[in-house]
Amino acid sequence: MPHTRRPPEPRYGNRPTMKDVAARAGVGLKTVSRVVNGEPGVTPDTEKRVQDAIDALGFRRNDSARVLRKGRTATVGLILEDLADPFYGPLNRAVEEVARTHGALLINGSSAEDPDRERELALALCARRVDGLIVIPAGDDHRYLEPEIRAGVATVFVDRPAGRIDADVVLSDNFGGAADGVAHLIAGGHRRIGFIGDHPHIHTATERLRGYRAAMESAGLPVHPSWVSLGSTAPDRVAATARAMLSGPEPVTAVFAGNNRVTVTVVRVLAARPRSVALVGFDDFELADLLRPGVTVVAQDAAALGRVATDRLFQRLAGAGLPPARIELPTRLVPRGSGEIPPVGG
Amino acid sequence: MPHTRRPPEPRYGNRPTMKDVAARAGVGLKTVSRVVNGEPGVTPDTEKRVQDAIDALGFRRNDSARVLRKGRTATVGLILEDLADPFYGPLNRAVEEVARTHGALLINGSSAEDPDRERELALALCARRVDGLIVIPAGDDHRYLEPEIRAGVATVFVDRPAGRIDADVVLSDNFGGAADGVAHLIAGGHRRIGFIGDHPHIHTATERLRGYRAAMESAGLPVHPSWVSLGSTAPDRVAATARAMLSGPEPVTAVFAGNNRVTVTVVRVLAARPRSVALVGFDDFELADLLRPGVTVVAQDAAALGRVATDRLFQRLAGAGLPPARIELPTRLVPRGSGEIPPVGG
DNA sequence: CTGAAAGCGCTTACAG
DNA sequence: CTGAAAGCGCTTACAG
Repeated sequence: MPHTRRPPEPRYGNRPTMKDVAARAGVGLKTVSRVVNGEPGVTPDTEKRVQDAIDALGFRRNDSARVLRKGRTATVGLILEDLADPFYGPLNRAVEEVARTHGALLINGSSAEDPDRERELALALCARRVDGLIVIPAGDDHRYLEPEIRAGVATVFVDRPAGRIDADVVLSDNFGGAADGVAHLIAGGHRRIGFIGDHPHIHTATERLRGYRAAMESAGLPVHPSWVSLGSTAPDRVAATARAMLSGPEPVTAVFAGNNRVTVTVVRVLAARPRSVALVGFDDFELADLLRPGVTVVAQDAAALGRVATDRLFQRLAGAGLPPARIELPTRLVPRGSGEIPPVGG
Repeated sequence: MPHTRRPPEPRYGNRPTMKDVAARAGVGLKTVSRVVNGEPGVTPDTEKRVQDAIDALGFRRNDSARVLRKGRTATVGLILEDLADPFYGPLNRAVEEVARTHGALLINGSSAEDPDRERELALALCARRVDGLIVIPAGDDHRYLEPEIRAGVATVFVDRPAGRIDADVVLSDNFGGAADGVAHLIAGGHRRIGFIGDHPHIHTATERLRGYRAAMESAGLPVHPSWVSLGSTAPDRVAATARAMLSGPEPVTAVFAGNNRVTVTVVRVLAARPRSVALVGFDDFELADLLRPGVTVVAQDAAALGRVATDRLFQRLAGAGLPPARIELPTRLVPRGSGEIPPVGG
């Protein structure tokens, strides 16, 4: 027995190709392509022969090959902090829906708030040649994406601006929303209001703090340093911070929570205390209305963030030579009870 | 000026290819490939020349082309009901993490509970030649996937079994979990217990109902027909059903809610009533412990469902010739107050 | 250590 | 109406 070349590993599980279909139907490759893609110019008779061969072989076009030739993958990449975080669910779904109307699929992944992982994931998606990329940034230096953007990857940042590059960003009016929430507490008679937020390197945290300060200032209210705290949103830290603000010589009568993780922890702290303290939180969350009292929040429209960002992405892909823009979406104050508690002992 | 052929549309935004790198570095294509893939057998000097060309041109390997040649896409598809539903968040993330350890990316999409959309999406993913597919089924006929599975797409169903084909499925012990929850109510003294669940064509709904009936029967308790209701989980229907069970000649003293949507609506109904009614819900949800009373639930481990399913998928891809299996994960009863309310007027 | 040729499964740009 | 040839950007299986 002569030594013969080993047959190559079965690829794609030995699926039939257009070549196989062509051979079986006794036609050329291009004719199969025409039938598969519904292009005109094939006699009904030929078409039937091809269709029969397709059915008999169980052929399904390999879009992976198609894409290579076409130059566009009809794929959008989405990088967020954590697929498990309910805040991103509606955003994720909104991105999917818009992509779907453009015939594109969604590849997504979590950065786990790790800038290195974000970078690794983003570049892997670029290597797969996603047509566009939507990024909720974890890092604050996105220069690594500059060559990709220049090479044509339509990129839109969401929730926080890109770091050190000029790129599209869609975000909520964090400053205005926080200012509204704090003004709501002030209108209710509060004068000593605490602010507990996320790490100061996070854009949304500092913007919301800025809104808090602006509202206090325009009401002519002083801000005692002990009333403001940025840092980890770990329950331990937030709970300790909240307790400290509620005791001591200048206890606050109301708390503004900088995001939903903070809000939930503050709710737990307040539930364990006798005295009524007012609370307004940034970000809405499920069942906020079922708690007693219901939790007053400044709500962002997460789905709209995703929708607007993806629309922008496809506008870019359509060839509009758009300059990078900052698109800000309004927030909405939702009074439910906790923010309407009057100051006690104030 | 002579008529020349129009240059082709810029593909992938005119990115440099290995060929460009080879030309610039003055080496062969294969040498570039070696450097890019870190293969041995390149002199440091040659390697540097190639690396310089890569950097100068901003080359990034086109994995889309690589994949075509290699035969595996290193991609897993995940189809669930709704990316926005918080129940699927942890599952989604768990699938991503396991895929990540195998170097695979995640394409996902929502079926929107529409069997046609599920099918369309699944076949689109197969056309992209995902290596494997994880499906939370919306439809109950999956014969359309049979050719794909035979062709080598590793497929695992989650949460509900596939319809009309024999395939791997990973699900929670719906029967046992519901039986535990109902037994817990019975142990607390309840004898008239209602069951409100999802549509009867949904596997989990009927399994949980079966668990309810089994628990009632083994306690020797009769089940009045008006105590059981399967159907839409729309708030209107669920609320009306709950109110009906709580009034009339044989009012229930406890309700077992068949899933988290039902539970939340029942909580709303009970909150508006003076009399205390016990409640146990299937599925845990965020903040269930913050409600007053805390909501007692039968918790599924959604992350474990995703993890086990994805592990199974990669076992298949590794070539283990596994027969289709049904893997059942245990549930856990979490008492928080609502399930420990004693029967009133019983 | 290095590279030319063939091929992955399609589409493109033709010509007949 | 139909199809052969070239090519998308890589990797494979060689040979030198």
